[in-house]
Amino acid sequence: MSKPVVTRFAPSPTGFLHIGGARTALFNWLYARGRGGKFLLRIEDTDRERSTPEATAAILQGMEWLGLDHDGEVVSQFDGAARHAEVAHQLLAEGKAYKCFASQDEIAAFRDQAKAEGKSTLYRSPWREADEGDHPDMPYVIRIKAPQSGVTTIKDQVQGDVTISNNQLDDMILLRSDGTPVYMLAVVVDDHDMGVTHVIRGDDHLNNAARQMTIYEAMGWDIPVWAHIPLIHGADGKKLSKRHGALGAQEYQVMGYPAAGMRNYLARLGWSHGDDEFFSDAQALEWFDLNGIGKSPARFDTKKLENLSGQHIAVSDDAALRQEIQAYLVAAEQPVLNDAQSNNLERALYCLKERAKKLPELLEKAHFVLISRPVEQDEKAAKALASVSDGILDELTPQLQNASWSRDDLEMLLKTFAEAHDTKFGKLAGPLRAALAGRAVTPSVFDMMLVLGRDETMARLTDAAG
RNA sequence: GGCCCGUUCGUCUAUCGGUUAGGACGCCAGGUUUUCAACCUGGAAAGACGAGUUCGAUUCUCGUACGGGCUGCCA
Repeated sequence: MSKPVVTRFAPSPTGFLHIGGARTALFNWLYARGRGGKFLLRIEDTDRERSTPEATAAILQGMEWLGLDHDGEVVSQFDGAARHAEVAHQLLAEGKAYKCFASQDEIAAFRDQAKAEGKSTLYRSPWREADEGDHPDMPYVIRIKAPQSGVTTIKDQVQGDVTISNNQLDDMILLRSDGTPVYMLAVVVDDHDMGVTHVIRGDDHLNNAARQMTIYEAMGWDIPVWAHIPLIHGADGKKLSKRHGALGAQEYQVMGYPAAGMRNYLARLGWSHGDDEFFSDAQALEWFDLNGIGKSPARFDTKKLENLSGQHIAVSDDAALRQEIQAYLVAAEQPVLNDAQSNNLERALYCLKERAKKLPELLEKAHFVLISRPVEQDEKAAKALASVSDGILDELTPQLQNASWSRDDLEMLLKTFAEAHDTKFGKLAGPLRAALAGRAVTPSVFDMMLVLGRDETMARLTDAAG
């Protein structure tokens, strides 16, 4: 029996949840949830300068929209500072770490010189082997004693075995001179304390893993399973970042993509399960595995997102879709639908959801059922309406009075009516569409009649003929 | 500079030494059609480059090029 899986998403709250972070969170969520494990959320807020509560809120909101629910409380890394320091001091006491009194200026000067001479900028502290008696009364940082020979191999589930010479490792700082812990220490302690078994994160951390392993080893802790996933690049192939066209997850909600479509697209970006492209959450949960993750960076492709988005809208449950549309309107800062509109919308969803790629598009096509008489014509509709004489609509309306209100019968009736007037239904469709919806882009005329009902249909036609 | 990672159609990807290199999105052509969407048929489109290993390389190894990452008292 293997240990239950525990994964975590650990964003730093320095901005919104961008699309790359969202995918990392998704992968962690899928991996844990797909095997009955736990998915934890930890905010890496040890950088007090750059962390903001607004960013934390934005990240939480983004995750909520994507439906990535986490187990337990949100952990603040900063809150664990005392524990992190405790570990640093334990290492110090065990001789696995040491006090370094080199000043930042001193180190910076060393680096500048090394760089100028084209030499390694790896800083070797002279205090590593210093005698305690020689310690000055000055502020110091605590550095770990990293191994200086041999190699460290990161057994990565995505990248394979990555071996790094230990002489590339520096004695990284554990505790700053003000006594606060540094990220590299904090992640390791937190991941260990939280029982994280699988670390799935961006491959910008791949090299860090080697450094972090020295802490695991010094503490005698089990090393988690590593999975460093490639970053997402922008459409131009450049790294996607907050400064480079990366949008927050929430912006995609505002644009009207359904969360399910977003999850599907993001899951498929950098991960594959054979040729499966369009799948449900249940399938993703069942299929997701580390060995399906690709090693090269992927680019974000809006067209494909739209396609998947449309497919998900099409198969959405009506009631759920109705809810999601309201949530979308809130996110987009638009007025939500009142109960009557929302009810009508749900009744019309059957003929709406297969023709929209995004929620606003669906709403636009739902216009006919959201408005009440008199129907205002937009420019194109007005034109279509003008192309037919009022007489025809006047003539049609009475025939609807006793018509059987089913799709087939209405279709029959209108085709026959068109023929009787020496025209084709196609000629009639435009004006009818305009009369019923006031728009040129709508669901089928028959579906609109069905959804609107006989009375409303006749009233709108009469208005238009009027 | 040093170290690490990556490279299959425009894009996302399949392939785990032997395939006419498959699928999807997008694109082009045609069809259907009641607008939009959808749908049907067909088409163009890829193994970065160079060596090596092998009977045989997209697949394994090395080199080059290009891209990315790390190299902080940031995360």
